Amino acid sequence: MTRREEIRHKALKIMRNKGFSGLTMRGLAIEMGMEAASLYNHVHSKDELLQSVCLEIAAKLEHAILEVNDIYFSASEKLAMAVRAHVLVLTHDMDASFVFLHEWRNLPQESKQAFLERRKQYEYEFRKIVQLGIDEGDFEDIDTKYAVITLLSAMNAIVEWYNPNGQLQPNEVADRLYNFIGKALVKSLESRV
Amino acid sequence: MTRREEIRHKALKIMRNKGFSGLTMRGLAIEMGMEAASLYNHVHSKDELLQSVCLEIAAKLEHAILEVNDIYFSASEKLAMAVRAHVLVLTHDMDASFVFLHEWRNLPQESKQAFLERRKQYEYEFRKIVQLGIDEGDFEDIDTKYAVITLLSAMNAIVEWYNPNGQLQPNEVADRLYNFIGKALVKSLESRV
DNA sequence: CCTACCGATCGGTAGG
DNA sequence: CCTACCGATCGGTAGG
Repeated sequence: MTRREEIRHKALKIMRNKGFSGLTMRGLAIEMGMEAASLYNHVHSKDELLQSVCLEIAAKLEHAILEVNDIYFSASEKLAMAVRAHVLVLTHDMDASFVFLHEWRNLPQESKQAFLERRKQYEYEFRKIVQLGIDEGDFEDIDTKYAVITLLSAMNAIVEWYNPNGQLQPNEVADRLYNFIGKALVKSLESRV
Repeated sequence: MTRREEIRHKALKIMRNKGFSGLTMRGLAIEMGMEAASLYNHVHSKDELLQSVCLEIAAKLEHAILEVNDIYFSASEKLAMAVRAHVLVLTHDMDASFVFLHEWRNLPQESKQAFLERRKQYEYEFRKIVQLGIDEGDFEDIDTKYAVITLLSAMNAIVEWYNPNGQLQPNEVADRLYNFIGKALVKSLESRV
């Protein structure tokens, strides 16, 4: 682990526990065993620490959903794989994911705008899947916007309870979530035309 | 509206937009058209502003779920009414609900501990409903803890998108959400024993 | 409700 | 990586 990675790692732990405003360069320096001023040899600013984390996770999620939407054809297959990809990204680095989901509001103005635009795009990719399922007659005919926000919120909740050191594997979490979410979206047999 | 209520109202708007750390007594004073020092004639401290909001919403939610669990008998009826009550509380004051859901982490240590304990109790009331549904054979046999967190996250997402001034009434939001969540939890006809 | 102010802490820089 | 330090801002108080 490079010095910069060490700093990032400790900064994430602090942000997860105390929020972005609870992260101070002096507090971070103590964790690193150095003076606050010395941090600036590895990091440009406090903002940059948050920014890099948010951008990294966003990029991973975008890459995953685009790939899913490119490879698979049926809506239910796309949905299953999109849920899996989302869960795998979040579970891969719980601290980073937690900060990504909770602290993006503290991004500086311009970055925040860009972030929201990218999130909107990500949601749109999910909406395309849901709309496809509706068009094909496999999914319930619901409002795609609110369905996707609800669906993403349910998925994102894993950063509140998932323990990467526990028995449950990320793949199993994905299966459970798809099972749960799928039932809400996918039409049951007797209701199909 | 009393002066204190005005302050609370403006403080909530600021906290919603800029978070608890983005709320400064000086910024709040400007919104109120007074000096920062004058705020202390109506409010004990910045912490107290956050604390009172979190306690109020928590009390409303607790009261609602206890009533629901007291009155109704079947699990699906309890669940429907619990979802409705939760949605009605959140939609009644969107700013307060938003702050309640996002900024409780900024509560001072002791209050935060107490808050988490109450939230755990609230989740437990929901778990009882889900467990009852499972025992009665109406609900899918799933892990109640994760199901409830997922369910609550899906409901809480309404503070992200619901517009109280729009066409959609709180009752309709509740119906939609129960419809969505119910499908995930309640066994479909063909799978019942 | 205001003037005047305090002690503390913040992110960050200069210079070595 | 450290010493020394700056300007800004914070929550809050005294006294009227």
